[in-house]
Amino acid sequence: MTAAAPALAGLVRRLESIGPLTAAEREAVADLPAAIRTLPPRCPIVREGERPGQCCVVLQGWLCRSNVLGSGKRQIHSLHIAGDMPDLQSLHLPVMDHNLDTLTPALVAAIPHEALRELLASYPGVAAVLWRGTLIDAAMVRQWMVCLGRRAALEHTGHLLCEMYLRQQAAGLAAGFRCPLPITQSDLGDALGLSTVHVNRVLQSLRAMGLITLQNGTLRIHDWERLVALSEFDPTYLHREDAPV
Amino acid sequence: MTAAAPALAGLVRRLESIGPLTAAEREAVADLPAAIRTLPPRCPIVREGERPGQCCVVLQGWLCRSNVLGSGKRQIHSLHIAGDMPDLQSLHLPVMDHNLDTLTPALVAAIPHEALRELLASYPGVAAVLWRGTLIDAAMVRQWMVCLGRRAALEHTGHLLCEMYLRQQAAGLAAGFRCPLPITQSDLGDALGLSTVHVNRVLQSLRAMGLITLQNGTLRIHDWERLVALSEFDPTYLHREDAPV
DNA sequence: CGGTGCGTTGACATTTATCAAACGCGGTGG
DNA sequence: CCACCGCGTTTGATAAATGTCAACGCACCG
Repeated sequence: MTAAAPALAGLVRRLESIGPLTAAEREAVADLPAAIRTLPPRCPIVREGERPGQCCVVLQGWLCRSNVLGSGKRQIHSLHIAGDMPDLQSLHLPVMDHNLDTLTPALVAAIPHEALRELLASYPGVAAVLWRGTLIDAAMVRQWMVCLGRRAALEHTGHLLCEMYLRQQAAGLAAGFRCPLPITQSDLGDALGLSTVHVNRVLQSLRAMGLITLQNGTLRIHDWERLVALSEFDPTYLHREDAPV
Repeated sequence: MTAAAPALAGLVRRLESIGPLTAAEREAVADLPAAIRTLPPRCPIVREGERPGQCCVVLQGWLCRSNVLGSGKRQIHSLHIAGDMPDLQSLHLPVMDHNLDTLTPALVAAIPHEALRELLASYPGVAAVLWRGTLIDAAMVRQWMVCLGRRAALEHTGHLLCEMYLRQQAAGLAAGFRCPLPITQSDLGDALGLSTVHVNRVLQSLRAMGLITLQNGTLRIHDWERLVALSEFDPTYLHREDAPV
């Protein structure tokens, strides 16, 4: 059940990118009990309405949070990569108001709420960092919302690509304007609030403009400056202390 | 500068609706130093890019958080009523990534960050409640986003009306399926991601269905059940412990 | 070798935006 | 007291963006 030491190294790294930890705090986080699971793609982790007793940490692969409407339409509100804790909110809000699923094959660690609560009680510094983390998460959702409500499909898609590149770069998963984007156009549509067909056309259009290519789950950004300009992408909302790009 | 005792009573009430406070915590919150200001409608409070040194509490009136794009289009991500602390995040994320404005004439209290930090350090229970509050706030934004991305204008608008009624009811500002809705159709459009013209048509359509009327800044919901059904409104995301409605 | 899932394309339908104008109403100054 | 003005609402005509439906190709896999 309890993981070997290096399993939560990615989490420690992520938290330190959000705020400072003391050596004792680092160690306490790394020593959290974590049950590691390998999951297939499109696999439910937690469902709306449930009351989970643990939080999960992404070790590998992509996860998403979403809601599904009666019509079957799905809106993804966030994409999660290694280092993220997508359902940390369940620690304070017992009933899930959305779903958490894998998009790709994934490796996740489950940490019992109880262990987290003990950690937070003993190390208020960790609590502060996690709080800050949930605020950044919320800021990303708000920005996503602005794109959904007020940007055209082209700009919106470009904005998402910029965000996912920068986030992966910060996590050490990308460099050189090249990063994994291992999800289908249909999932992308659920994230962007667009139909699959339209996503396809928008991507082609971005490619025709010489801005990106997207092949075999790899995104290549050929002209970062123009893509940023087109999407009016301003990384402030990621609240990174170091300078992005 | 420092407010008379009852000024922050609404804040205490709101926090207690989010989580339990001890008598000492209640008192400490009520004793926070607060500079009260009266503001006109459409008045900026904090701008994107700024580093505010205080958080504001709404005492009266409506505020909104928004981003404005280069094209001049505005997306409102949340509406705030008495008891809300719309910019609490500035305590942990120094640079604002959005704007905070009044929509109506408003009374707001400004609380210095320093005083809040001292409060949180002395009363971890208050910190926990505020954290939970920011998580609920994030949950509302996510739901708003689902509406924006995947619901048609009619359902979306209905959903917003349901939310604003319930939130005001919880704050003791509404009852009997009647509540203030003191904002223009143009602001409503910026919240819903729709044009003013379309908002107008949607509202007429909701009225024609016998679901609501909206006159002189007052919303009347004539058929709560049907409005909830139409909008697939599920109040889980408000995370109220008492049963709504 | 035949599925199955994903990407692509075309034709067409629908929703929503945009533009322009008129209306109503409360406030204000002559 | 009345005319005018500004703001918000309402209406109609038209345009643009995006969705839906249907079909096809292509690669991977059993």
